[in-house]
Amino acid sequence: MPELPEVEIIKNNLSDYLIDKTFHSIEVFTNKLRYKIPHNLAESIKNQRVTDISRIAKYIIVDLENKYSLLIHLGMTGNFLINAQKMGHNDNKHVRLRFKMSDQSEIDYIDIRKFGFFKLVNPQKVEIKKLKAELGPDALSDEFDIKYLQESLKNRVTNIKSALLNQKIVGGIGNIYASEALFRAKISPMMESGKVVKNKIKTGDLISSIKFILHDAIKVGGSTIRDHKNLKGESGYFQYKFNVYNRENMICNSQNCSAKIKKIVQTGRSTFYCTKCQKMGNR
DNA sequence: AGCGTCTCCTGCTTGC
DNA sequence: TGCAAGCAGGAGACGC
Repeated sequence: MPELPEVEIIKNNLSDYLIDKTFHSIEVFTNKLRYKIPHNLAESIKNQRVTDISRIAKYIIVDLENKYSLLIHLGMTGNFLINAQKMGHNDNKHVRLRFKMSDQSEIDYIDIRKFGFFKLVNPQKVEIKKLKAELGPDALSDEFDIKYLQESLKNRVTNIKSALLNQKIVGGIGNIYASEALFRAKISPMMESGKVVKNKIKTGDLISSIKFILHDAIKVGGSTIRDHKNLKGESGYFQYKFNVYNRENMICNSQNCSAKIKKIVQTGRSTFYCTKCQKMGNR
């Protein structure tokens, strides 16, 4: 589910809903997600007001008045739902955590595959500093520009699609938007990263395509493949705008192109592209 | 250091 | 219809 656009939407929803509210208690239905739920999670957030919520790549950070923070990653299927029970969503099977606020409202953390995680970050913010140091610049930040990408990819031999998924190179891009951005930039996913960035125009096209696709997806509420919903349980619409993702053997959407979209596997992940529009060579 | 493979977990889809 | 295999939006550990 969640790549940068979906995480951004969830972060914005959480901000609207949670900032200035106060945690009361937590119900833990699963003691282990990707990592064990911190044993002191409940006591650390109890009676704490939420002061800010932010996003780094695909991570969400909830800041508390006592200067502790929650570092949240949604994995593949993580999501939040506000007042699910009151709204009549009675499918409790995949609710892993339930946060109860002092105003009686509730936020459920739902995660079918349990790949998401919650970490408690102390006031020194060690984990967050470490994360920032390890991750590449956010795909939507100004720091992610031609100069940066040329420098970070110039000696890379791995294919450009896999490089875009590497969060140390650029933060926030996942499997869907990597394929979609490469289609928009008319770059073959199989092209060697170093060769792509030799060409400044191509590098610029790639960066602007990534930013365009991500902004466009945020605008329409993200992609709903299986279960991405916003906090009110509403679906996104970007899946209807896919040009290549999940379109194997369908005709390319480009004007004057009648080629079929092809699916291949790169470093264990599926990649979709148009064999005619996305070329290996220089343009 | 960089790269590819495997793994965590559960559910849905596909093919026999 | 039943069942097993294959696949899924992420990232980290491991081996080379």
